[in-house]
Amino acid sequence: MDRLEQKDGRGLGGVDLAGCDALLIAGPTASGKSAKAMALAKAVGGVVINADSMQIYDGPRILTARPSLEEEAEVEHQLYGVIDPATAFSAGDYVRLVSPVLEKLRAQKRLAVIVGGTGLYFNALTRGLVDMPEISRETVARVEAMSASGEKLHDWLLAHDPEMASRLSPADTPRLQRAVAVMLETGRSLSIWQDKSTVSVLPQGRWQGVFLAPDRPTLYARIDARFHAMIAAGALDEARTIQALALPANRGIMKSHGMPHLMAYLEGRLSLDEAIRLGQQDTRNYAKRQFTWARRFMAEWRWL
RNA sequence: GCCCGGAUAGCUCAGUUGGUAGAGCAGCGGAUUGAAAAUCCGCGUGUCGCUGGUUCAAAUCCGGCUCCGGGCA
Repeated sequence: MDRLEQKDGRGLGGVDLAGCDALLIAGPTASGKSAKAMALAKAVGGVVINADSMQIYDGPRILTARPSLEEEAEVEHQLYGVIDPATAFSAGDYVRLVSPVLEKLRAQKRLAVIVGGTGLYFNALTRGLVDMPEISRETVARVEAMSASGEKLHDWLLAHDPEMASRLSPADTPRLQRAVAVMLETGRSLSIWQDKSTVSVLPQGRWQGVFLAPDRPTLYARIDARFHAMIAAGALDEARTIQALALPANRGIMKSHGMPHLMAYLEGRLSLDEAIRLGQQDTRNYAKRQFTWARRFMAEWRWL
């Protein structure tokens, strides 16, 4: 199955890496990306770089399907477990974090094998993110207060930023909050910022992308089995640890698959079976969305 | 064997006084520019268990049968 691992003179299997600084490996959750990335990096003396919004946290290893300690030691891994779970983290932060790492590898002429499931992070790398100021803590707090007080953010946008109001569904809370925050912070509509051109982190032609696409039934079965394995491996202890931190519900790690349900189980609000079922369900729904993302944004990648 | 409930979409169930059916979940498709493992949008023909009957018209009323619960023997 592993055309990628069959080396030939010019590259790896069907993927020609000549002139490339980076190989991007994406795919739905539980498609075997991490193992493939590691094998490849090992074969060519490259470095595995994380492109996963959950594995970036210094938090639950099992529940986020992060490579094991042994694996991370066997081949150089970067950007795994580097963020405190209590810290808010964004795609912009990811770009700021990954850029110097990629620059250094390029200078060393080592291949960056960037692997993960977060489509937005890949887009940030290959298409770029808008260059715009960060939103201050005060503004974030202000928007959260508006939400908490029951103010309809969509109505607020209708009055102050009709363009974004027209682009967003009144139910799309995270994006509404972002749009309001940008307006408050910069005095300009997010739509104006977003219409500006972006500069990608990875120059065109200097990278190759691979998308692993198992068939749906196989993948779903693997997801279900893996969740059970996670429980057996101690995922509940990890959930307990995160629970003890009493983080706000919108912190990234709080939304890792299974986390809310496992916590509900720990609080006696769900049976373990039910928590597992829901955790599997969330993961399957996510895998489906990853396919949709890939069809749209990774259509030109090599699908395996 | 008798009595009472059930039997409607893959699953859980709604269906008022008869006018051939609709929610949630699943599944599928789409969106996606600093929470992204998040968030949002769209898609519902299915022998209404089977079979007779009443009626212009039956998921709905009546009879019989089958299966599944529960109860009594």
